[in-house]
Amino acid sequence: MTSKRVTRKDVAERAGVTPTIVSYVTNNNRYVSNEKRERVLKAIEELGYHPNTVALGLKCKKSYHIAFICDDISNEHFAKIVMDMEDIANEKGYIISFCNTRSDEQYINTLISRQFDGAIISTDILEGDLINRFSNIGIPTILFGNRIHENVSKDITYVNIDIYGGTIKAMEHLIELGHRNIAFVDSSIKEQKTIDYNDFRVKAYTEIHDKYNIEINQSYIIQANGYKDVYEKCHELFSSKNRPTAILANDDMHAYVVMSAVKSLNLQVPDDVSIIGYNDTSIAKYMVPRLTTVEIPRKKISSAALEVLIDKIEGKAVKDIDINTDLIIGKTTKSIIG
Amino acid sequence: MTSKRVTRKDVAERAGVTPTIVSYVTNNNRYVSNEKRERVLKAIEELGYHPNTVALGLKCKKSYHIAFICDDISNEHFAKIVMDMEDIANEKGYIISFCNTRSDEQYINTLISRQFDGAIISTDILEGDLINRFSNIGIPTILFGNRIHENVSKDITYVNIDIYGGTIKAMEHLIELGHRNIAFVDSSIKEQKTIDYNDFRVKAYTEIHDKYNIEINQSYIIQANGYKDVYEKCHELFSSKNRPTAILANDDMHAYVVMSAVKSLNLQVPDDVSIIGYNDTSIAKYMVPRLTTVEIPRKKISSAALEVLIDKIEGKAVKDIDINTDLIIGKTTKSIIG
DNA sequence: CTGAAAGCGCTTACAG
DNA sequence: CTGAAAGCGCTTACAG
Repeated sequence: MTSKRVTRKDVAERAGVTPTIVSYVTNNNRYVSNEKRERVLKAIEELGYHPNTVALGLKCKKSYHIAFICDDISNEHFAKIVMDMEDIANEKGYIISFCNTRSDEQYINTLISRQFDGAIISTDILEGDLINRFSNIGIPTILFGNRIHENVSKDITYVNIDIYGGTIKAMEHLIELGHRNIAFVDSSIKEQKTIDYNDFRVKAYTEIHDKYNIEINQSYIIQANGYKDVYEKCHELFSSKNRPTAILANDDMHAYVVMSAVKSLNLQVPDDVSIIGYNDTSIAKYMVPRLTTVEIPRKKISSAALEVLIDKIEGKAVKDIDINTDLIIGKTTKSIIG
Repeated sequence: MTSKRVTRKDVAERAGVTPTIVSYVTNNNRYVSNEKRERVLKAIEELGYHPNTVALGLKCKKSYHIAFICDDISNEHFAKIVMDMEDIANEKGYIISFCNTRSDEQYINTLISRQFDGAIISTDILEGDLINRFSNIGIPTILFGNRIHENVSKDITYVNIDIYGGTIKAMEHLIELGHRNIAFVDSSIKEQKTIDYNDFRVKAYTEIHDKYNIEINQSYIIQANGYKDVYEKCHELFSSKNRPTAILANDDMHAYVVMSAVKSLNLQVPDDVSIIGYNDTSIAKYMVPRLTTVEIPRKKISSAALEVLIDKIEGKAVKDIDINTDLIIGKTTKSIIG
């Protein structure tokens, strides 16, 4: 255990130059005689010198450190977004800290203290005023996700995923197949008693009902908290005689849980029930039958979010970005006409 | 956009005290007259002061920043470990940076430059000498995962997950059910041409074959790279007349992919093929039929890893930890006797 | 009880 | 071409 890290000064002594010269060499931004440069490089090698990024951060007021704040990454789609982001960040010399969302003033304060160069937020549970805390203090902030956030500062840049459009496509698909009794899974880690009309999926779901003059059956809207809850509520819903013929799940994994509940009642997918998921993750691809799902272009999201953020950090003008989604038609949706 | 962050000095001026007093108040570690304290607190509130953690880091040589380095979090088990760790870290005042493993000297150097207080590594692809780079320089390091790492420094503390024991249980279970033709999925992001005997699963697999005097059919060992590859190779394997009666997958999601391949051949699980996964993630719980799987106690891993790491950072003596695993017997394994 | 001062490890404008 | 010096925002031993 080395008790003391080797610093620029140690390198300078070893190489017989001033500390300034060492900086010039490591930063490679000033002329240094070849002979001195060699000596410095050699000393760095021998000593195992690693420039202190924290000191640099303090001096230059730049941490090359980004916060990624989100509610839940325990699904493949989100976890891969984290990995993608880290990849892009790394290429650009940034590091990403992963932060579980906490609706807690104190927590936001500790984050601000960390001197992040920027923040990427994807949340259903953080209120606008807490989100604004970052941008209010001058931290470039990107917001992405599948809902409308209220009272969000103009300083915040959106990377919008067109979940709304994707849901419209999904609903139109079901309507075309003759479905009129369409259930909807709204599973969230936040406690909610009422329908969240700020959720783009809900918005599209209700609009399509309006468009085709279908009355929404409130019992078809499953408000749940996690897989178990979804399973149980689906089990109940599909047990009733007045059961829906189709259902829109939260994401692929939820669709899978729905299918599990449906199967447990000896109903068939898609013969008895059509199911649609979101994200086109591996689970959708390998589901038997193959899941119909709203594809969210993951790579585009992560690169857009990160690139816009870094542009913003570098003071460039940036615009909100919209990312399209598509419906991948699999084998879990079927016509009930005729 | 505030151009300048408010510093301790700003607070001091506003409150009409010296900067030192401000520190005493924020750190609450020295006597300060009530009157001054009030003024400082008021100024902090009014100005929106956030102590600069980077400056503290430089001064105190403590970053409260931990690196978590791993190969792949795109499965629920691992993603949740990341979330769990972040939770525990947060409680203790630390922040976690998520780092994709890169076998690249340069990359490790940039990490070291970041002044992490500690590192948690879980990798199949990083070589011992690269892992050692952290501990060699005095950064407390924890290693966990499912393989034996060669040439790892004595300074590194292991949080061992007993994948070996879990695999033994899984294999014994299959043997009891009469299976002798047991396939094995070894899917990894690393390119491998040969069997990795440093993998605890491989070790248990081969040992059980030895114990029961079963010759290993090399064609039963599927070395693959990702889900698609596993699917295709399983499809091929189970198409052959000499197909195995049981298979041990990498994890639950791989088990799911295997099942998908099996179903595509109109074979039944568990009647024609028994399948075992690892982790007992949601996909296992909601699989129809319910997946038999090796349960890895996720919460224990994350809390053990983090607690041991923080103890180590604080200079306490720590020991390697072993974490037991269990076999959860579901409905995807069935006796073929009689 | 309070505060001036040193110092953490760097960068860089400025003067030679 | 090189280097002394100021300064980033903090903590804390030390002297009053």
